[in-house]
Amino acid sequence: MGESRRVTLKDIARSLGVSVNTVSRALADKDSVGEDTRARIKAEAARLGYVPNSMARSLVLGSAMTLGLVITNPSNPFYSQLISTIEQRGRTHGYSLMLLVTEESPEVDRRAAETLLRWGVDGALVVPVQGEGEHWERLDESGIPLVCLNRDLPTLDLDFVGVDYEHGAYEATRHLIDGGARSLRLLEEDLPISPVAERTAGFRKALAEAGISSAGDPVISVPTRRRESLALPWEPADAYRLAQDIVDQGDLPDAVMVGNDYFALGVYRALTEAGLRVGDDVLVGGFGDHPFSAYLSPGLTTVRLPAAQIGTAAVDLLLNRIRGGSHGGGDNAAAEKRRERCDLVVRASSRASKGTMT
Amino acid sequence: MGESRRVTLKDIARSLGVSVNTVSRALADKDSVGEDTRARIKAEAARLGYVPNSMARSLVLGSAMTLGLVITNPSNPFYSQLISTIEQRGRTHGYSLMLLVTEESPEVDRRAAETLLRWGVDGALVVPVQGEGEHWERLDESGIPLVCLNRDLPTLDLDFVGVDYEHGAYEATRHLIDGGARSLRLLEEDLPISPVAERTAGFRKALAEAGISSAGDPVISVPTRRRESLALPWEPADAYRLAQDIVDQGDLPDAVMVGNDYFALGVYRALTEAGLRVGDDVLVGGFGDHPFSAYLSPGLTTVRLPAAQIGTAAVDLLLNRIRGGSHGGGDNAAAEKRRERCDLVVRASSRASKGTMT
DNA sequence: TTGAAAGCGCTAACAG
DNA sequence: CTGTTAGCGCTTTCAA
Repeated sequence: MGESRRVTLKDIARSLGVSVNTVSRALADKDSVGEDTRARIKAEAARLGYVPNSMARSLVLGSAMTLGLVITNPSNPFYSQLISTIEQRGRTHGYSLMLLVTEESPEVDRRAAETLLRWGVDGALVVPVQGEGEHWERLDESGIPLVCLNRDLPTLDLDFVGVDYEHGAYEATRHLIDGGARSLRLLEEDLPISPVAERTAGFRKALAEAGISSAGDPVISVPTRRRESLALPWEPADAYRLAQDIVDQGDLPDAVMVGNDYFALGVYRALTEAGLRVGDDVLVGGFGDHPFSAYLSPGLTTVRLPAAQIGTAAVDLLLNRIRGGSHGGGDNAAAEKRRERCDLVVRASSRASKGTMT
Repeated sequence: MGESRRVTLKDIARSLGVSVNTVSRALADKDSVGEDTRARIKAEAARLGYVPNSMARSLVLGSAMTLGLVITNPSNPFYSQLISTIEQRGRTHGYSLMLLVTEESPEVDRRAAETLLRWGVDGALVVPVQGEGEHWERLDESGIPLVCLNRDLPTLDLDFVGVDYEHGAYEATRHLIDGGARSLRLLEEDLPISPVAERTAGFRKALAEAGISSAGDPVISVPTRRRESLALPWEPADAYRLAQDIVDQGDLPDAVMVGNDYFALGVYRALTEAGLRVGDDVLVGGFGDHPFSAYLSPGLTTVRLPAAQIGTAAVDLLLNRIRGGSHGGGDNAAAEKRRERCDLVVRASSRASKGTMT
C-alpha cells in the first residue's frame, strides 16, 4: 500500500469541494471558518493522513523555524552535552536543528556558514574553528543572528556564551598550591583558541600571586596528533608521552594541571609507571569532570563545566536575538560576551595522602 | 551596512536586464546560455553576494537533500561517533543533517517521525526508542526510507545496521572462561532493546558451551535511574551499587561482564573497595572500548565497537534506498539486517597477574 | 464565512 | 541561445 505522493491541502479541498485556503485556515484554527466546515475538514485531513509541508510553509512565511548548530567534534563530551541541551531546548521552542560537524577544518567551517545561509536558518550556534572567522560575522550581518559557543572570537563583534575558564584554572591552581605545590606545570592543547588562552592566564595568575616562578615556562603545549579516525575525543596518548618526558627529565613538578580530563589519564599512567603516586608524590588537576574522572584511582580533582547552563543560555540569547528582529544593522545591540562560572570538584588526586606535607 | 533582504535571482535578472531563468540556468551551468551572458551573470551574482535559497529549490525539486538522524543520547560515546561519521559522510554526498534527540522518550520518538515527515527529509537514520515503533514503519511507507541504527526492531520490516553484539559477548565470555573463570555474571542495562538481548544471548551461549551452570541467573539487570541531567552517558554509580551488593552477598563470581565500559568503572570501584584486585581476584570485561578504558588500572578488556563502519554502512545503505526510487511499495526490496563484527581488545583486567590459576 | 488571485524563490517545460 | 508560462505547497491579501 502507500501511493507515495504526499497528501496536500489541494487533495483535501478537492475531496471536500471547498477551496484550498479554507482548508488552510481551518487547519490553522483561524476564526474565520464555520464550525461545521472546520470539523469536516479536520476529519478529512485525518482520514487522508495529511501532513503539512514545512518547506512550503517556510518559504512563504520566511522562517524555517530551524537553528543551525556547528560543532567541531561531537565526541568531546562537553560538546555532546551541548548538543543534547540545545536540541532539546530548541525543540521546546518549536525549532528543528541542523547539525554541522567541522572537525577543526577551516574549510569546512567556512562552508558551514554558507550552508546555513542557503537554508536560511533562523539563527546559529557555533563553536568556531580557529582562524579568522569573518564568514561568521558576515552571516550575522546577513540577518542570521549567531552566538559563539565555548570559543570566543574576541576581535569580532559576535555574541558569545562560554565558560569562565580563567576563573576555573585560577581556582584549581590555587587549590594545588594550597595543597603544598611549589613547582607546577600546565599541559594544554596546542590550539590557538580562547579556552586554552584563558586557562593559561588563570594558571599563571595563581602562580604569580603565590610568588612562584620557575626556570622554564611551566605551560607545556601538547602536540596533538591529527586524529586518525575522526570523531574521537582528546587523545590521552599525547599527554602520556609528554608526561613521560617530564618524568624522564628529572625535574619533577609536584603538581600538574591539564586542560582536559583525557590528558589526565595520560599523566596518571606516566606517573604510575614511573613508580610515582598520584595525589601523593604529584598532585593532578583536570578540566571537564568527565564521567570517568570520579572513578579513577585516585579520583581526579577537576573543574566541572556547566554544559547544560551554557547550552540553555546560548539558546535563550539566540532566541532573543531572533525575536529582536532586524538584526542586519550590526549596531543594533552590542555583542554580549558571557562566561558562566565553573566549580572545582576536589578529589583524591589533589589531596596528599601520605601524611602532612612538611 | 547590510540591508537584510536576501539577494534573489530576480535581483540579478533585473540588474542585468535579463530574465530570471536565464540567470537560473547560467548559475546552474546549463549549456543553453551564451558564454558572455553567463560570465556577466556570474559576476553580478558574486558582486551582489547571491546565495541560492535551498528552501525554494527543494520545494520545486521535491528533494531537500537532507537526512534525518534520530538519536536517543548523544552523550553515549558510541552514538557521538555515529553522529560524526554520519554527518561527514552525508555531507560528502551533498546532504545536510537534521538531528533529533529522543532521550528514550517514546513520545518524543513518535513526534520525531512526524517532524521528519513534515520536513520531507530524503531519508532517516534512527536509533529507535524501545516500544512499538510502527510510526517508523509508517514513515518508511510514506516514501521516506529509513535504516535503524544499533537497535533492531525485529518485528518490523525495516533496514537495520548494527553490531554483532552476540558474537562480541560470546567471544569476551569465552575469553574469560579460558582465563579460568567458572562463576560469571553479566551486568546489563534494564532496557528491552536488541543490543541487551543479543549480548545476553552471547554470554549465555558461551556459558552453556563450557558446561557452566549456576544456582541463580547469572544475568543481572542494572536498574538505571532516570538520569537527572539529561545528556549523560551511562551512570557508573548504578553498576557500582549493584556490584557492592554482589560482593556483600558473599557469593563472589570470578569474572564479571558488563554491557558497557561505564558500568565497568563502577565494578572496579566496588571490587577495589572490598580489597579485591581486578584482573586477579576477579576478571572484568566490558563493551565499547571507550577512550578511558585503556588507561584504567588495570586496563579494561573490552569489545571494540566499529562505530565508523556502522555509520558509513548505514549511510550508504540509506543512500541506495533513496536512489532506489519508489520506496513506497514495501515489497520493493526485502529489509536488510546487517550486523558488523566487533573485536575483543584484551587488557590486564582479564589476565590473572598473581600467578597461574590453580 | 468563503473563494479567487497573488506570491514566496526557484526550476522545468515550452516557445520564440 | 533566451524569454514566457506554469507550478512546487502553502499563506495572505482582497473581494464576494
